[in-house]
Amino acid sequence: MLSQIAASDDLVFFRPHQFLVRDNERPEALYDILEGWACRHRLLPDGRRQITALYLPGDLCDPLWSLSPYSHDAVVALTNVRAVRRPLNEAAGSDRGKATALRLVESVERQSNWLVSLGRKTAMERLAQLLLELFERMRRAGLAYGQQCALPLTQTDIADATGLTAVHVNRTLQAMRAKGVLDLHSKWLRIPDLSALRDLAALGHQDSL
Amino acid sequence: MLSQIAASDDLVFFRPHQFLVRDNERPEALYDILEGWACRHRLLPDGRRQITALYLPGDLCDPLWSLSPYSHDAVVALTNVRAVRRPLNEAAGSDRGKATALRLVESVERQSNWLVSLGRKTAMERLAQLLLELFERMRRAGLAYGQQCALPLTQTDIADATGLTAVHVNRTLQAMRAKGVLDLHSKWLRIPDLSALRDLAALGHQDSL
DNA sequence: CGTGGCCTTGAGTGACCTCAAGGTATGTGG
DNA sequence: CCACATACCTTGAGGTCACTCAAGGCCACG
Repeated sequence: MLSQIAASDDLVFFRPHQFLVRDNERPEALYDILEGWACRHRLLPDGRRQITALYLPGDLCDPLWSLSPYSHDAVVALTNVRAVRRPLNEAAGSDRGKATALRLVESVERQSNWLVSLGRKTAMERLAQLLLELFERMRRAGLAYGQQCALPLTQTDIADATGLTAVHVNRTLQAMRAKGVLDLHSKWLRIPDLSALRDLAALGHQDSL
Repeated sequence: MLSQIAASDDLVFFRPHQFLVRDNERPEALYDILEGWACRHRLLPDGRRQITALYLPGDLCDPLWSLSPYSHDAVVALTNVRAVRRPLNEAAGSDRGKATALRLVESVERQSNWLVSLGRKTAMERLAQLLLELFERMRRAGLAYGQQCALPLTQTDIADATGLTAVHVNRTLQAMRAKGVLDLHSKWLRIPDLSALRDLAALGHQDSL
C-alpha cells in the first residue's frame, strides 16, 4: 500500500544524546516514537538542567508543535530511538488532528502534575509520583509485565526530572527499596506494592497519571 | 449591535476566593478576564498548595478547555474579577479558534518555564523570574506604568506559586529590596533595575517570558 | 587492561522550613 | 469615633532535608 511505503520512508533513528530538536529551533516534524525514550530539557547558563518532559514508546513528540512549530527546549534521545516522522501541519478537524489534540491535553496535564511535584513534594514523594507515572504509561503502551517494566533512565536523568541531585536520588531509592515499595535496578523497575507506592506519591485530587 | 448585547449578557463577576471552576469539574465556559486576577491551583491532602497558573487581565481562562472541557485543578479568583463568558466549543479553524490556540501555546510555554524554576532555581531566582514574568505580562496588557505595576498577590500566594514558604518569600523579598533590584510593597511592584533583575532570574535560553 | 560512565558511600554544610510571637493595616459594628 | 476581628506582614530561634565535595567501586566497551 502506498501509505505503508510512505510511512517506512519516514522512519528515523536516533542514538543516545542525539538531538531530535535543538533549543529555539523549528522541529522538522512530529515524531511518533515507536521504540526508545527521549526527553525535553532546558540547560541554565551554569549547567543546571531540568527535564520538562519524557517521551516513551507510543508518545508523540511533541503534540504542541502541531499548534506552533517551534521549540524553546531541546529534545534529546536517551536511548536508541526509532520513530516515524509526521507532517507538522495537520488539518485541525481531521481525525489525526483530533487525536493529536487529545495527546496535547494529556501532556499539559502531566506538566501540571510535575509542577505540583516539584513545588510541594518531598524527594520520596516526587520519586514515587514519577516512577508511578512512568509505570502507568508503560503499561498503557503494553510494555509492562505484571508489576514490572523497563526504565532506561540513569539516576542523573531521574534527578534532572525531579529537581533533585543524583546523590539524593540514589539514597532515596535505597530507602524506598528498604520499605519494600519499589525496586529499581539496572534499568528495570519492579513495584511489589502498588497501593503503598500510590500512598507515598501524595497524589491529592489527581485521579489519573 | 447584537454581538455587543450578547457580550454584555455574558459578563460575570467573581469575589476573592470564589471559584471559577472546582477541581475535577467541567467549566461552564471560557473566561476572558477583563479585570482582576485569578489562579489555578491544587491542594494536597495535608493542605500543601501549589499554584499552577496565574490569570491576569487580558488572559483567557483557560485555553486548554477549548480542547477538553474539563479541569483537574480548581480555579479561584484572587481579587474581584470581571470576565466575559465565551462558549467552550469554538470552531478550530475560525479566527477565534486560532487565537485561542496561540494563547494555549503561550500558557504551555510558561508552564515549562515554571518547571525549570521550581526544579532548579534558588528562592531569589524564582522570585525574580516570577515577578519579571508578571511585570512583562502586565506591560503587554497595557497595565504597567514605567517600571511599575499593580501586583495584587499576597506573600502566601507568591509562596504557593514558587514552591516556597511565605516566611522565606518575605525574607527573600527584603534581600532583593536591599540589593535595589526590586520593591514590592502593598500590592505594588517597582523595578528600579530591570536588567539586574533579569540577571538574577537566571533565564538561560528562555528568550521571552 | 585501561577508560569513561554510572552507582554508591561518607562527612560536612547550607538553604529553606517550622514554630511562635508580635506588629500593622483594613473593615465592621456599636 | 472607638473596639474588635481578621488578614497579612515581619522577625527570631532552632531544626532538617537535601546539597556539595570527594573518593572508591562496578561495570561495559574498545
